[in-house]
Amino acid sequence: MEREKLKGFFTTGEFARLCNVRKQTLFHYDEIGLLKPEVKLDNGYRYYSYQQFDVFSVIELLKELNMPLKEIKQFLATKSPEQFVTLFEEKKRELQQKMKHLKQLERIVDTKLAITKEGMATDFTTIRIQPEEEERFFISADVKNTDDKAFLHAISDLIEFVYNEELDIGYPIGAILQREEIENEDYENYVNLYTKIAPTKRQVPIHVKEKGFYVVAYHIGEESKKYTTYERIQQYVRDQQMRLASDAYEEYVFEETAVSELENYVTEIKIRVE
Amino acid sequence: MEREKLKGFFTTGEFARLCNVRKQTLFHYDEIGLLKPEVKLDNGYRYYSYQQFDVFSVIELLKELNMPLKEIKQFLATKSPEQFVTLFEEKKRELQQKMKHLKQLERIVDTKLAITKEGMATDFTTIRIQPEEEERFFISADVKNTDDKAFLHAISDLIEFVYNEELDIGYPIGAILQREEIENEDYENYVNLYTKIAPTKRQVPIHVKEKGFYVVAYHIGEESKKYTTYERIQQYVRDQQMRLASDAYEEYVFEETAVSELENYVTEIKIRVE
DNA sequence: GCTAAAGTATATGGTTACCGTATAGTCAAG
DNA sequence: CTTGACTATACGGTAACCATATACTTTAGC
Repeated sequence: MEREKLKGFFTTGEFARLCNVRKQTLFHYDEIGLLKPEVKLDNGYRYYSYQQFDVFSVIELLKELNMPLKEIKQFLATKSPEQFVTLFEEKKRELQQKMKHLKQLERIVDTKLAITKEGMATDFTTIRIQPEEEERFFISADVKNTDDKAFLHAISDLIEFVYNEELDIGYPIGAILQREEIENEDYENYVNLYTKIAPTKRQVPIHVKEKGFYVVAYHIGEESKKYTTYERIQQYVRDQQMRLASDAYEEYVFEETAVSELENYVTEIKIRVE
Repeated sequence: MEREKLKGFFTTGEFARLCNVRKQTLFHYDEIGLLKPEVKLDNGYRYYSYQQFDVFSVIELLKELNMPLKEIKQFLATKSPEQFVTLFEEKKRELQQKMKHLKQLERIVDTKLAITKEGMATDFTTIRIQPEEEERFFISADVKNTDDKAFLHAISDLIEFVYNEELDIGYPIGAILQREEIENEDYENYVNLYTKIAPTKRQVPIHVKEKGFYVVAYHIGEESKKYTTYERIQQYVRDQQMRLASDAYEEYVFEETAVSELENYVTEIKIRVE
């Protein structure tokens, strides 16, 4: 094709700038046969028409809708209006699904931010007493006195349910230890795992954490030495002339592990006092 | 570590199922040091605690927020509450941006669907006359009698503006050919390029396509033979005892190129008649 | 008309976040 | 004590490019 006919064509660089991609990308599309320049001269130079921008933007659209280039090529090569409608209606559903998902992620981010900001004002080394509102926790099956297998199963069920029903709000998984177990000094024999979930119409097992004053302490480091923290709590409560009045709520404080060793997990322990 | 201590740990397979990923992924995270199992036995077996699920879900979250694993690792290794808040507030903005973007994509999909569905009821081989409502087009600079460079520049500006202002609704780029040029038989000398955009408060150059009856024809194939279609239109209009009463609106009908050769572009041509 | 800067081409290797498959060791149930 | 289900490592492959090197073309200024 002679030079004359090149009026009104974009070079690869120009077209790339127009499409907001690198030249490389257009080379790539040419190579895999996804979008070939309308004109290719003997010297190898590529020339694109402005109409090809519309084609490019459809490719971009489908790419953003998570369609692999191979499939886009396949689709463009064999497309019919019917297929087009089928595909785009499917993609529209996916889009709506994705937006819903992003909203959920936003909610999770909000939760994490709120927890962290609260944590920033917190001293993990000292024990304190603070008022708490009533909270409703989504709980696992009863795991008291069960074996490991049942324990893991209960956690799995909890996590799976929250995942399947898309109820995750980014709240950590906590564990409930009954008051009698604290008295028995059996700090591993939880009765339930719990977390907070998004509002749902579904009937779910709920545990109500009562409104009241709570003693709050943090256990840092090895799980096996958790008893030391419980002993400190009990000492502290006695010193305050109070007594433990509820189960213990343990939450793994992810956001605050300033030191990034696995050994330095921080667990928050809360128990209502009277 | 002895077998005894493995109570309450998940194997790689179990943990992978819990996290809805493949074992491979966990191997990978271990390898790059992103998420190491809490316990690794001499036989190489990995064991994860349920608390690690919370870590995993933060990794997943950041991954879904387009953070590379390297950066996630970096972040987890050095994180402080302040950094955490900074990052997550940034990510929240990104999320909102992304949701806005998805809404725009949805709008584009809607446009494409509407155009295609309309096209499905259309016979491209015959010329017809149909009523049309008033339409307001966003137009490029005047390109009449300009050289190629100015023409391409005008298109680029149009596309760039629509891109930068996020006004794209998936409507193709059309071209306006003045009536006198049709009479001059100069079918390439457009006066403006145009497209439809989302509503905006910005002051933009607009061309109003009048309400009225329009002759509609389709040119299939080589651009250079477009004159044949214009001749058919003029013949048809004469046969109907009418005359051309507006500029011509040309739109590239991407969705209908059933045959996928570059040579088989379809262009819709619309002109008002009286 | 000529040179230099800017643009075009191909080729090759690298990247990310895994997936697939092969091979081999390990564990748990009957 | 076997068998099936698991675990491990290792190596190659994938998508959709990006980076870089090298070489050729075009174009703008003098």
